[in-house]
Amino acid sequence: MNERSAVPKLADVARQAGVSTATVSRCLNTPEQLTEATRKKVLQAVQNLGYAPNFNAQALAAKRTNTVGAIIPTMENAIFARGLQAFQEELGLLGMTLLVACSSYDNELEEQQIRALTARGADALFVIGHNRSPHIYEYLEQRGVPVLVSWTHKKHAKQISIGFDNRKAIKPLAEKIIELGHKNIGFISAPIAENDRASDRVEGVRSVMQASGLNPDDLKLIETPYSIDNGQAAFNTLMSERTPPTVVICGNDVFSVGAVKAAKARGYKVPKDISITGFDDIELAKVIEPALTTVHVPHRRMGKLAAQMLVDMINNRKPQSRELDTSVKLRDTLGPPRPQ
Amino acid sequence: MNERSAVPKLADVARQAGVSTATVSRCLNTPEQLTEATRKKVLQAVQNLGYAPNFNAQALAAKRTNTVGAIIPTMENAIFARGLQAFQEELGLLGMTLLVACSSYDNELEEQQIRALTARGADALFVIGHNRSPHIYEYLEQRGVPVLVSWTHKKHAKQISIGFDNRKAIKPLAEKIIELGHKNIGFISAPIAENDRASDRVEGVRSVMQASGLNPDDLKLIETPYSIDNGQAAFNTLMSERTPPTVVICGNDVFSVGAVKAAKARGYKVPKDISITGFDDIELAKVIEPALTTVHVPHRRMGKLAAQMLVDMINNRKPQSRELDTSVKLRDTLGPPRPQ
DNA sequence: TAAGTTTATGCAAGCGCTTACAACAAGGTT
DNA sequence: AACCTTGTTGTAAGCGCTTGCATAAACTTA
Repeated sequence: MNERSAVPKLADVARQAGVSTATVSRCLNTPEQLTEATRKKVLQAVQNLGYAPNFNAQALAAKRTNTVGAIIPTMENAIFARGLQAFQEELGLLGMTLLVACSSYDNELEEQQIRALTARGADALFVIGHNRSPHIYEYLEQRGVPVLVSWTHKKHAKQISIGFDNRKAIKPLAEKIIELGHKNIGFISAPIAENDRASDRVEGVRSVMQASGLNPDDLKLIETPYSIDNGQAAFNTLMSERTPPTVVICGNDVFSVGAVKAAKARGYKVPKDISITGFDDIELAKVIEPALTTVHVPHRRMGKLAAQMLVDMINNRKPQSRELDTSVKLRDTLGPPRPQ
Repeated sequence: MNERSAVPKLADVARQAGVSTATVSRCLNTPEQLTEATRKKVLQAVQNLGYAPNFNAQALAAKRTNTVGAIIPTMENAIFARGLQAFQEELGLLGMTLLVACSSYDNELEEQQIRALTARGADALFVIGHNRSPHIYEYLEQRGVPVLVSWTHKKHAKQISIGFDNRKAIKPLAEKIIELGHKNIGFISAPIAENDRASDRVEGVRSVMQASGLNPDDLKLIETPYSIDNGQAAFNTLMSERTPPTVVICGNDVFSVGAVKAAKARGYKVPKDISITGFDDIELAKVIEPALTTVHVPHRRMGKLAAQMLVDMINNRKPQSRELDTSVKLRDTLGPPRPQ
């Protein structure tokens, strides 16, 4: 081991192997260009010195990082984690690495992080939802960084996306609910303003109400940030109204878990006294009691496909946007309304 | 907007502001060194051009990235997510950004990722558990990258750590269990081989058995990877033995959720027919029914303190290792053994 | 065997930034 | 008036790598 404890660099390897730095670089990046003999020499030297290339220097010189950035709203949520894990695994297979940032559902923060990620040289970006100001897309376009929008799919959007149509996804569930005779409907949603997934789900329900002769304005909507506790609180608010709903549709399973908990605490039987539904079908949905009726979303599949599409985009192929199918999982929290 | 759509660089800003690149650099990094007037000029130019520094170039030149790397076993687990979120928030406050990688409980993969993260110039590393081969620590030491070990605390370990003593943490729970009269004990653990948190928890229980006159070898131990389903399966295996345990201690709450589910499926009343305990106190613990008796761990606090310690370490201060307190949460899944 | 073709390697110019050092200006001292 | 501070800005040398181009060596081919 060298006395001067500095970390070995390309030049050190070159010196030890008796070749030029260019050769070492080639040996690491395009080994097929070298003679068997020199390749061996170089590899040997790399081994001896424990050399590892400096990523930043590499990125600077090559203008490519083999890195994609992802920005998700939060890690404290099984759904994003699950999709992202699949995304990462597939990326790994394709020789890319992933950089993750969390925006905490804050559009401004998200913008900062988009800038940070591109400044780091991300070759492409993976984001959740369409909803962000247009100048960000311009910024990315100018810099030549492709973006893939996920978790949602809008046919006529300009950005390439992979996901599902949130509005469409919730409709069969809403239809089933109304078919069962529910007329007084509550909805617990994440804050809608900057979240197209949330607003689409609400609209999906409203459009079904409309189509079924109910007044969509009668939907009892509560918006509250993502958490079990907030789901619980929102449920209690809903049930404290003069004419409480007979079914509470939750914009995601996390709320449902809180709602079910609150229902039990109030001594209601689910679904006899009150029906509750979710969205996402996280692992938890099957664990709680009664098992949650919810909308299943193929998160892992979405993550995997996203990785493939993103790599295509990096290589200047323009993949088609893809819509994934969702399905309603009828389990035990939905029943007919309690007869008055 | 410039015709040549290239992204603006430092030199462009310098030209537009009529100063040298050095001045621009200073304006961005040490603005107090500049005159009010020049600072304004530069800032104006930055604004006009929409300039953002190239991170890789910065890192290369400054040999500092203001980035810390974290390697966690998995994202698909609320616990790590929660601790990490707090870690990240605090880091942000301290002007650092976080790079996360997941090792999937694979030591070899973890090593690769440690190399990748240092190659990217991480100023420091945050890892889970002590258990890794010594040459990694040497590697990091040689490169001058400080490491903080978390989720565990060993008094005499060489590495600085923040966490709790897993062995100690589970003891009061084990004592309580034995005090209630349990003699036939089952334990569902994550694979122990490369996981000191898991093995410490098992040992904690064994030492209490020893001290209470039980034979620690009688502990019915099942090792299985982290998941609700595996918890369920392990529970079933345990209960299919000739003399099934009267209590199943789970190495973490995720297993417990599976175990409780399996117990119900078998028609057992918890805790009347079988007691089940967890570890971690994730949000879920209070949601399932009956509410889980478990060991509470201050994840968020740990994450926050970790960030502060790590920044200290980057600035060449050597913080003390810290041990955090855990507490047993007696809820509803633990009771006396069913009289024979 | 000479000329032409095809590799395999080396040379050296960057990539976009930071920072030691030098240069200069302005104000304070004696 | 000559000298020294102190403070502000510029000059230019890297940081560790990649890659276009030039060169040399090894093969073809007629």
